[in-house]
Amino acid sequence: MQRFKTGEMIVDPGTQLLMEGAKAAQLYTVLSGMGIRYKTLENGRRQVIGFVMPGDFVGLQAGIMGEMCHSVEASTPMRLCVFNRSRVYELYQSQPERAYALTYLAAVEEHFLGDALATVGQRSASEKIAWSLARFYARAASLDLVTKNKCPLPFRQQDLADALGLSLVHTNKTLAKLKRDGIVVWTNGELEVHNLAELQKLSGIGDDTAAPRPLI
Amino acid sequence: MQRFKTGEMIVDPGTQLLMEGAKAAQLYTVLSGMGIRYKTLENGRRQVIGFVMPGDFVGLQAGIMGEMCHSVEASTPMRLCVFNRSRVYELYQSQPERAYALTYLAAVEEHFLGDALATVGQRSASEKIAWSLARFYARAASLDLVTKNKCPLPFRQQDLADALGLSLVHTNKTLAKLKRDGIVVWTNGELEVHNLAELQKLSGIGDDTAAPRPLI
DNA sequence: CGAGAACTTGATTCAACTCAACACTGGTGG
DNA sequence: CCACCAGTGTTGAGTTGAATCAAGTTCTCG
Repeated sequence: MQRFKTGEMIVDPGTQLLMEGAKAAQLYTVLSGMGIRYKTLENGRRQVIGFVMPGDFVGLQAGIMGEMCHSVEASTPMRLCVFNRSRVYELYQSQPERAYALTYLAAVEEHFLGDALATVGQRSASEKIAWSLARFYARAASLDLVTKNKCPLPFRQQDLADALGLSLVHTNKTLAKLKRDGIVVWTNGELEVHNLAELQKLSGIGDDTAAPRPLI
Repeated sequence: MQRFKTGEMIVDPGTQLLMEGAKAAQLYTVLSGMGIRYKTLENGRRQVIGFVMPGDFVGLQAGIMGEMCHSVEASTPMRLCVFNRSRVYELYQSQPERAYALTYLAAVEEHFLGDALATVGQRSASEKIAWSLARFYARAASLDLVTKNKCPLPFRQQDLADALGLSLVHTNKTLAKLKRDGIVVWTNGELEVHNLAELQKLSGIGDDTAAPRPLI
């Protein structure tokens, strides 16, 4: 694996790691920090596709298809492991298990996107918010980022709104309601879960801990 | 490739090819006919994830992850080429180009899901409908299914509504409006495009013909 | 000819949106 | 040191796009 690594990179919050439509992109594994994947539409609106967490592989689309179809932006400082895109094909020749793991990652991503689509398409605002928080919390837990029912959640309300297809105002009001009801509190980039059972019930998620992903 | 093929299969409309959660699924390539991929939520609602067309590969998730996270149902009679799931890993060992093509397919699927998510999350009802019809029309064109601005569209309005997160009634009314405005007509399982430019403008899609997919 | 599916259409309701302030924070420069 | 500003979060009032409810109409098929 070391042969493919070309270096490490550190970026500040707000940095665009990858740009929609960019051809000559890099591939990264996230070592620390978080970010968001998003698309920008012609009408100027933004759809957040997902949140990027440590261990995630970023830029696979560019590596395989030659072009990104979404952008990735850092929300916190991030440390990244950089790979050489041109070597991806080589990997298929020489390391079938790793190639298989790559496809596995793509399949998991697809699975997750399907869930997101179902949520955005079929659920109400409070269910959407509960779903995304529960989802994030479960992934944070599997990364050992949870202490005493708390985990970091370094995004803006606008990011969550854009992920769920809600307006910022309505997102804010719905979060306020979840807080009033003693379910979750999200302040200063930190999420605190007070009633996990209720949160999961609202979100329609079982308590299946997010399955560990193979690390590339 | 022939070594992986285990046979052909013909199914009637309404048949479930693959079931959400099923472990021991098959893999198929669609030779003819169409179907839909969908998820069912706890609350009973349904999200259509996408439409299955000839040439599509179906069941990759089960092949890679061991379990489907959505179901696939035939909308027309379908003819399928059946593969043996257990051979997938073997393919990674012996045929790197084909393995690469598989990952490519997964990446394309992911791309498409991202687009769908953006549409469902950010666009208005008429934009959503225009988008899905334009999208379908472009894919049909790339499969040579379009003659004189017409192509088959063998789904129910309910399917489209469930794909876009709209109610059946509103979908129907929006389709009626597109017809009144002389843009598209969809009757008897056939789609006729009267004003492609306007349709694409509404949908926010360029006229990029869907890129050909590698065939497995 | 009756029954079930799919499709239409009109009336009414409501969840979520927009608009419009205002509050809090951290950073910058005079 | 303080005034100002830009980014983010909060709250209320009024509006609206899409949902729901409630009938019909085809159409097919046994």
